[in-house]
Amino acid sequence: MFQNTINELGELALGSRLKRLSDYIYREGKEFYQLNEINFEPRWFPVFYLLAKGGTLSVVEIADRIGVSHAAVSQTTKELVKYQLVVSLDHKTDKRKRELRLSDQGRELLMKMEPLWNDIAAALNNMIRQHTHHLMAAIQEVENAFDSYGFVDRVSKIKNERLQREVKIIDYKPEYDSYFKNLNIEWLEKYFHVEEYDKKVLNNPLEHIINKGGDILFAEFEGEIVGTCALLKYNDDDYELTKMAVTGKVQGKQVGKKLGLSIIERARQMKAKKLVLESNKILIPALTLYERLGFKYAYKDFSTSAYQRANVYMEMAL
Amino acid sequence: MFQNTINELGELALGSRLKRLSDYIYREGKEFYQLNEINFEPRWFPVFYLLAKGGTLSVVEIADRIGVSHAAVSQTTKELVKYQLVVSLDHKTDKRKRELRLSDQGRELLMKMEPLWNDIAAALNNMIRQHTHHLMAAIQEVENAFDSYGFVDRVSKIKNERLQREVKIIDYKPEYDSYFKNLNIEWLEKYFHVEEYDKKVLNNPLEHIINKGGDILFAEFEGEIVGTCALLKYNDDDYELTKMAVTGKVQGKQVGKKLGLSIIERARQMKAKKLVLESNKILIPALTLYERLGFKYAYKDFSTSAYQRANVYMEMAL
DNA sequence: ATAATTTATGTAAGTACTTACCTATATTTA
DNA sequence: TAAATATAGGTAAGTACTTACATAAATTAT
Repeated sequence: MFQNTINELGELALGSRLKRLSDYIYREGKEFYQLNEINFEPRWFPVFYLLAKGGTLSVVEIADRIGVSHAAVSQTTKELVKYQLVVSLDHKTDKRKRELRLSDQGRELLMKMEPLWNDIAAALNNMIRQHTHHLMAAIQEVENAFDSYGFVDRVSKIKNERLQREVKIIDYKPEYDSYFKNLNIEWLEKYFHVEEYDKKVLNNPLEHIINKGGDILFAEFEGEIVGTCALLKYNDDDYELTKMAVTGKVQGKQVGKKLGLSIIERARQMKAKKLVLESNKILIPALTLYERLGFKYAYKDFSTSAYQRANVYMEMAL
Repeated sequence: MFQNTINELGELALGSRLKRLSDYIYREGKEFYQLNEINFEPRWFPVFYLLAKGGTLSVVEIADRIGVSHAAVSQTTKELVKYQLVVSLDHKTDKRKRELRLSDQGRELLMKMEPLWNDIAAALNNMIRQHTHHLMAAIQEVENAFDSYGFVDRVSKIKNERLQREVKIIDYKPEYDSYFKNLNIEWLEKYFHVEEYDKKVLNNPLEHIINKGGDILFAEFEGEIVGTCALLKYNDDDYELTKMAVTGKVQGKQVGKKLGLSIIERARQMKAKKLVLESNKILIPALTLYERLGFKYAYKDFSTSAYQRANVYMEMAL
């Protein structure tokens, strides 16, 4: 009955599991009453019990005490009155209120049920007590926890913490110019050297890229700019992916991939038809990324290239 | 929200409490999806998750795996198909079956939801882990326990054990004559002595009580006769409560009270109008019981009494 | 090969709650 | 004292399941 893969989902299926267990207990409870020839619905229990112990109560008082909506109590008491287990009298002074209490018939039924309730409580208590994890105590703790700090708040907090840990792609702002320059110089100096054309672009990206109809994106992680990538406009159809740089400090965060996907998306938004790039054979990880992004190797006469280090040419149709 | 008197009911209100917690989680789950602008109902989760992981499944396969009825899965998948998150294809060979799997739209939604699911699982896990009683483990244990030995069986067993421990009132049978005699002689010899009239009645209760329109009841405890009480008929209206005797071996089981209540009930059934008894001032506990049962002290001329030991007379109207 | 049974699925109605909306009073505020 | 607000309670419809019953197709027994 309860042995199946929903259990593997753990906390995720907590709601479904609680419902399944609750439904089971209601069903079996009903069967137990029937077996003992008692005309009583398990759903009546909280209201009936409260009236048995608490004397006279109003609808809202009951609802507050058992932690359900007044509508639920209204419906339950309607049934209890119909089956003559509860009597409902108008409040003496407050005409909105009703005074609910057990009828003589209700008291009679109570006498018959009380020993059975003791049996139910004993059986469940026996079972729960034997286990290493106490269900009643666990429910109490979880209820208390949710009372002080709700489900949505808890999950939202975790989500926001995750987003903090995640790489965000953000738009170009002139104040990021120094990051654009330094991130690119970092890797250029590691593998090659900074060419004159690089210097020109890196020193004034606004003039050489943005104002020419291109764009620049940055990757932010934990409040710091950790990567960048630019889109250089050739003409309305053709753009170059260029100046992609990620600091060596972040590893395994897929920063390059996210920048690449974002810049391609940006190119599409700009109605680009074709995206090209130039690179170098020794930059194996970069070339692998370009392939994954959808770029294909193509031929080019590198004598016309803006970069001396270029010996690989790739393009992709958008 | 969760702080109220339902908690005091303990195991008895377990079903209601599980439902309340389950409802809360569904509501909050729904709110979290909405907050993240995701069109997804918490009730879809188990089916959707299974299809996300398990590829292609039929309605019954899903129902078995998540432990709900096939009807529930049928309804859920209908909705999922309606919202185009799942595609349903006829089985190639078995014309009864449907093959369900995520649609492209479903896969797309899955990508958006997976990180949120991780957040939910992490938040709940965080919360539960901090407590001394682990809710998930407790649920698992209770489910396992119910799987091997159902709720109704457990409670019925406890109930039967209680009934075994309880005093039962049973009707007269001639084979109980020796108990009737010995139980009465036991107490008569302790406080007084056995009178001639006692001997006559105790040696032949069938003739002197039953056949004269009276009755005798016995109390049984753990398979043994531990008490008795008789109803002697004077005339159609008047009866005497007599020969009440309880063995000293049973204490605190309310045997006398149960016998008394039963014999009064029996007298009512026989359309008696008045019940009388004779006793002795030194039998304080007995007199207290008679008062509790509703007998009132009255005057009598004891020179006409059948018993030498009688110096107290009581009666009650029925 | 036919009949009986089992399996796969769907639909309708029931259950134990909810939310949303309504009216009728009572209480507080201006 | 009138207007605004709060409280008490009801009804309708929704939710996430259930059971009961239905049909159609597949499998097993005779």
